[in-house]
Amino acid sequence: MPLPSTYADRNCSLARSLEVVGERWTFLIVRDAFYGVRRFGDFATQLGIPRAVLTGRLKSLVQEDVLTRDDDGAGTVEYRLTAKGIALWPIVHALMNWGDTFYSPAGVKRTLSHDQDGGLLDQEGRCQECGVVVPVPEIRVEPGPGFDPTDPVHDPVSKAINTPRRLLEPVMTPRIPRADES
Amino acid sequence: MPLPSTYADRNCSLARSLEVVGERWTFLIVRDAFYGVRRFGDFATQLGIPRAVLTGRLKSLVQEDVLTRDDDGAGTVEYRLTAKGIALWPIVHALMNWGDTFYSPAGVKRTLSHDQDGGLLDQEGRCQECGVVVPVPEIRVEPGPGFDPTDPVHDPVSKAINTPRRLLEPVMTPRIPRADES
DNA sequence: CTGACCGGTTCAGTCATTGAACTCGTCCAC
DNA sequence: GTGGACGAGTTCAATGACTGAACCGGTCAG
Repeated sequence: MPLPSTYADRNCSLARSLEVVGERWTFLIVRDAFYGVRRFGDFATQLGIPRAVLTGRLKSLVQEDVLTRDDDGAGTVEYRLTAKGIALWPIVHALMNWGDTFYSPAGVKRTLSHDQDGGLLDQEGRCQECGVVVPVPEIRVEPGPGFDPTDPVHDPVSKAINTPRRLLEPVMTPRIPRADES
Repeated sequence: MPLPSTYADRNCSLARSLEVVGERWTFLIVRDAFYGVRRFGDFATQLGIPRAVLTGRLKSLVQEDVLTRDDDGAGTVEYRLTAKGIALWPIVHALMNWGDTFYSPAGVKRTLSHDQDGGLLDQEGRCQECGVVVPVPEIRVEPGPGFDPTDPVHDPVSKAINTPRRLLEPVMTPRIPRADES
């Protein structure tokens, strides 16, 4: 139940990966985490995912050490990516590329660039200015030419993640200021 | 029904990709296609997927132009990757890398190399000998140090794809020789 | 004390998945 | 041309997962 019933393919790393992140919704949760979403309610409203399902997914992601769960004891909880979770970035990036290539005639929906020098990222995640594989916290996201602004976006969380920002930077949270942010 | 109920996220290429390839089993089917599996029965036995589900998945993959369906009129059918399907390779590669990194203490389960010069592929799919991003048909797969040979593999299809080979090379098929193979 | 906010649970209805058995057409050997 | 083997699906009952909406309990500000 925590993981999907096994794919029974001991010798395939792909199957092993899918057991952890291959369920419906899971990748969307991880994507939101890259975009700086950290709170239960923010995931729920931004994704429109049933809360019961979200509970289950977050639980198994924490159990698999993809996310950590910080409970401040005052009723607020923060989920954030671990190193293992951040290592999922190439997969997320590749999925976004494929979607942009084949389903975004008007151009990419979000551009990724190197925050340090503004260079655009190529398909392999390399900065076209300085040639480096850009570390996740240095990646800047902003709406690209294929972005559809007529999309009726009501919730403040969606607004926040559609604003130019660096990955992993937390979306503004009314409460819980926390000192340990970069 | 053909696609999973929409993620209702018009502005995310990742969501769009997942609507096509994000369902349970779909990535495993695509992986097998890269390994040269082409026939309905071979997918079914190799993956242990219920045949009814396989039917549905193949149908939507064909509909989305990820696979083509060749019916020779003599009762044999071949599914094979289109260019759009082959473009999924970076995703498949990234998923395998992540699985190998975090769930394969004994080493990678399958090594990927450049068939031309034997150079190993790095995380970005580049040949470490000649520095080129290796095109899919030139990629050679073979069991790596993390491969578990004690795995009871009975069916000939699994045996075939665990033998050193190039991607997309069809697994031996008793019938349907076809002339247009490389 | 009260009302707003937050994380999370409960529950009935619906939908997808499973696994096993079955259909139907082609081919091959006799 | 008939029987058997094979291949690609279909059918169906049982089970499991997902959905959506309502609900619960704790914390905090006024």
